[in-house]
Amino acid sequence: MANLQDVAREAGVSVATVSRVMNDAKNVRSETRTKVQAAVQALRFQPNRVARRLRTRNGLGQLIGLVVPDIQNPFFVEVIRGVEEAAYGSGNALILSSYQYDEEKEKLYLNLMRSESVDGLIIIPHGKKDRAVKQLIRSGVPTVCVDRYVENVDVDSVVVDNQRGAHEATEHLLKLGNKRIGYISGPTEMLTSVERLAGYQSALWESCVECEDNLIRVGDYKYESGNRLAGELLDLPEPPSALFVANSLMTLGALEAIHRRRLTIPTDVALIGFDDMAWAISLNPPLTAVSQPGFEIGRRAAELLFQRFSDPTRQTVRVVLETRLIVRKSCGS
Amino acid sequence: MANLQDVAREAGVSVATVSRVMNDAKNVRSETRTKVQAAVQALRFQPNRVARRLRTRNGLGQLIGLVVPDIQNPFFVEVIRGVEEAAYGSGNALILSSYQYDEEKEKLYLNLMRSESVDGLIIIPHGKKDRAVKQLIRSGVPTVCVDRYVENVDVDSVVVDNQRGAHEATEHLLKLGNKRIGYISGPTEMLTSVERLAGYQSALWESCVECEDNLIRVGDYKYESGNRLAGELLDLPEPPSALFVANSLMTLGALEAIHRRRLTIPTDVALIGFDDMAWAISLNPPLTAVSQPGFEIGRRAAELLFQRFSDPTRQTVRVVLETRLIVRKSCGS
DNA sequence: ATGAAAGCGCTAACAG
DNA sequence: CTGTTAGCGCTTTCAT
Repeated sequence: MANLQDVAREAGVSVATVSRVMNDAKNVRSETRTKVQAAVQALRFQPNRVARRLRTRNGLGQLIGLVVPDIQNPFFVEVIRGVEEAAYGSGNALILSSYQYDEEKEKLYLNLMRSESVDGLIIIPHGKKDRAVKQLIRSGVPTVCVDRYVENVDVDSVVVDNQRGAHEATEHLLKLGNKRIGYISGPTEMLTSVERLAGYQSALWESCVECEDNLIRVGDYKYESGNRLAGELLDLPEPPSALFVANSLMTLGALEAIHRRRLTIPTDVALIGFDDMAWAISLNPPLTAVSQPGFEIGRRAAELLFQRFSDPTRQTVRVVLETRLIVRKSCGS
Repeated sequence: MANLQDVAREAGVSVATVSRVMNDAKNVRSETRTKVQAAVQALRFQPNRVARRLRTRNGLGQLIGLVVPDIQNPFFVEVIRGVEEAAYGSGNALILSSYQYDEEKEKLYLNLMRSESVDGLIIIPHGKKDRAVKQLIRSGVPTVCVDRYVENVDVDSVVVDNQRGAHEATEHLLKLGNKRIGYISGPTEMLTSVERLAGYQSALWESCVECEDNLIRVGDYKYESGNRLAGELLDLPEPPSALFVANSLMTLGALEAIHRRRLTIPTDVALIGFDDMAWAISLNPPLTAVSQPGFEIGRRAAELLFQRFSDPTRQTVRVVLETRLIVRKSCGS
């Protein structure tokens, strides 16, 4: 592969000049520029990003890192796409790692990012007291947190109004005449879980409906727990008339539990899920769900990061996006 | 961030020595090694991967690139996970790009990979005559192609026996008494589509069932086409008793078309899909599907790449993995 | 077994 | 406007 020197020789100029046209600095005679561009074409020169990154301190338009908990979760995939599009659009390259909910792996990947000299980092942290993330942020790498906060750290973030989303969903169920609504929560150490649960409870309270502890089950955001806990709820002597499930994977589990019991949605049990997925519309009946703007979240996160590049001292901000209740047929009509 | 020099100073040795212990070369007195390790700990030194990559020619244990067409397709995500796990296990870092079926973007990302000096590349190419991929391979970067071939190029690849998978599925439908099976194919310029169609046809042929052209529709592997084409098939004066759909997204589309017409699966129409997805089991009834070993495909691809690192001259190989028919309830029993 | 020193390809002063 | 040159942090001969 050709390098700067080769191009310089070919064009009959110095490497500095070539570098200048590659980074389109203004102080180059247009004649020289043309000459250089020709040489670049001829040799199919492509600057070596590694060398460039090694040399430059805060080189713009380079590399950003994205670290997510789970690449199999379609919501995160939406976020990834949002970030990717923004990065692509601004000429940044993206390096992506998924730590599959493994904190050890998260730490490793965070270190990797640092040692790859990323200009900035977008992270969906594991927990709210994520040590590795905190340390990284404090070390000064421009960072934005997504979907979850990290406690006691001043950092840009973009999240969703989980409480309001859950509130709205619960309210919807209530309005349709459901008095006893089973809730399947995510793990309580995660902020999103807490917020969603709060939304569920506040909606009940607002409608003066008693919140039965027995109707709330705590899962781990994975399929199996959704399946098992929905089963428990459904097998109660006095089962709830509706189920609200706090994420898509657990909703899938709940669906299986419902079908296995030969229950009909929504007549036997209404169902509403947090996270709207591609398959929701193809279910029978189509699933009513709380949709999170994953793509937009990713886009905004990237934007925030770019802003910080250009103004490292600006106040950190927290962007809160709204969810949207997509009413389909799984709660009756 | 501390660098080699800092560590060297701290440990009272030269940078060369530090470098040696970091790459655990054998020719270091164990005493010196300990001293250095202590310094590394003390300064929390982490080698700068960028500098390392710039310096080393074919540095092992470094960076591999993965380029996929679509990060929203769960099958590709499985492949990604397979690659990731293998990379992680062998201490390689992974840089991932999805070109969203955009050839221009694919080219750009391929260039990016090269300019990041990846040691090797795993690619799910866009088309069988993918220029950019061919050029890259010819340029000598160790590469393995996944899921699809590229014509006229000698390259390691790992694929699936699409024809056999489709054959088996069709056969299953046939055995259950279906004589007229609608088939929704992917775009004919893609090899996987051609192979799957061939499997469908050979199964019919083997059972002496006439292959009606009218029962075969060509989609584009996306939701909308599955939806529309399933509709066309279902609305035929003499509709098929079963539908076989060539990928998961189109299956979702078909599902919606079936439900909208208030048809029951499998009594009114049996359904089988290529690609087994997380949601398949939660459908009502659970979906019978042809499962591709995505994770294994990714793992094998990575393995092939590592092999090539250690033996750049070995013959290229083509690994063909088998699909598995997962019989659930969507075809009757 | 260890150290000195020469780059990898690029950018960014600094000179001119 | 253009060229010269000194590194970025690391690996890797070549000496010792």
